[in-house]
Amino acid sequence: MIDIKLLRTDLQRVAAELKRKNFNLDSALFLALDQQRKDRQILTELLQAQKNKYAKEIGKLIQTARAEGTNIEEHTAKGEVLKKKLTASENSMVQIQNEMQEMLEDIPNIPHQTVPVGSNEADNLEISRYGEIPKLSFDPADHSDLGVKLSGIDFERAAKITGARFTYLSGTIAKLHRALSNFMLDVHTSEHNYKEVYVPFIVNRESLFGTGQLPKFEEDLFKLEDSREFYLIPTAEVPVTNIFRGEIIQELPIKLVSHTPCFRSEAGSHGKDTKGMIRQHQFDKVELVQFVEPQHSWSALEELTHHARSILQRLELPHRCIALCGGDLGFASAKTYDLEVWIPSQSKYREISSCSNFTDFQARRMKTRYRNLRTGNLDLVHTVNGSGLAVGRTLVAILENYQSKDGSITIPEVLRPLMNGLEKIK
RNA sequence: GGUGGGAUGGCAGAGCGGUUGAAUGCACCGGUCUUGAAAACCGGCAUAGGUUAGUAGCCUAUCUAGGGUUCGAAUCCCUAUCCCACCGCCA
Repeated sequence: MIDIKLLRTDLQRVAAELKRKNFNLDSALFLALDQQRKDRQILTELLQAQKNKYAKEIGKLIQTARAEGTNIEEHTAKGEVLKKKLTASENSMVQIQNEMQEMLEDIPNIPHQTVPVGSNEADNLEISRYGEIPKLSFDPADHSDLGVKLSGIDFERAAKITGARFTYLSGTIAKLHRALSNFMLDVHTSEHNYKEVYVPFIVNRESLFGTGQLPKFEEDLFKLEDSREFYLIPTAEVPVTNIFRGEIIQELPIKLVSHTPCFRSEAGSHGKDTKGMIRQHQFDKVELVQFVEPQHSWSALEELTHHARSILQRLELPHRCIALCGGDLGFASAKTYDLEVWIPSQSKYREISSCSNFTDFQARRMKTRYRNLRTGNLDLVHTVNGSGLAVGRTLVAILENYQSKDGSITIPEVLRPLMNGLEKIK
């Protein structure tokens, strides 16, 4: 949620900045609603003040009336009339406040000045590249063919067990998958100073509201058949960020890392990436989350992106970093870097991590604050997060980039200690 | 699943129909004292919204959340959520 004060003081500027995100702010509607809100609030508070004053006065009158045994009805009757007027006024105020709240909840975060201008994916800006694209003497096989041949990936069985867009891994490939998440966790905890957390994979509505998935993006989520409105997490960002919902953090920064499965309905992506394990309903991800003071969130984004990249570097996977343009930016993000890894079978870079600064957008929805020692105020924290990395796609990248002509896979050096020294999967 | 007990400011913890936005302690901030520090003492210290030129004053809301009773609710009643204890069941 953006700050409503910003809309009140600088409506035209905010509207212009949101345009860069392809969002049309209905300024006229906002002004009209806010004026109505103001009128109704002033009236309501006036009536409340009257009621409070009257209740105080009448208390004494009633007490003396009772002591003297006289009638108290003339006193209470006036209170009743006041109360009726007040209730009506309160209702109309609450109604308009709810309308404004709904409007506010649907407004995306304001993009940072450094976000490239553009309306879609094509306008994203490449920031840097790393690694040589491997020149193979043969046509690279795709990861699903490789995995199936090695008897380590079986999509048919996954489809039998559940359905499309699920994966069944076995043997060395399953172990490699586990080694990857362990490797990532180890690097981030022991070298980048993140604290490992294990969190629920089912969350409630409030948590999804806090990070911005709800109410706007319900169709992307798997919802449980349960009166408590539970959902499977689409990313660890949701449970991890919400650890501090409604809390006042004593000491910043806080850096957390968590390995979780992620569940996405992939509604609206029919026909996209139907082969292989690029786009699944369930995948593992190691997520980095930072809670920082506002003045540090931009450097935190650079740092966190660097932490995610270091995994790709250690695995020696060719990749690039791009800055998403305004039109491609997520709802809650003020700026996002995507890390894309080279996928030989597609001759393309594909997203493997997304690192964003949400500024105070999520913190405002979550009411996560800290004590600003300079001003003495309670201020909203900033949240920054990113994948470090998507485990399933990392497995894909390794299978494809480390393949040999005979279909065997060389295991990256850094993973061998986690694979009992194994060098090659045949 | 059953039965009890809870949820109050940054934290701990009083209050249990009107004078309580809320005692007290801790923490924090300012001051006195001191060569300096500690201790002691004095003072300050909730959040959000409205009004306003105003971080001044005034007004409103907020004691887990939502309903209700009452002229008046932190305080009484109902519901939900979470926590704690004991019993039953169980990875």
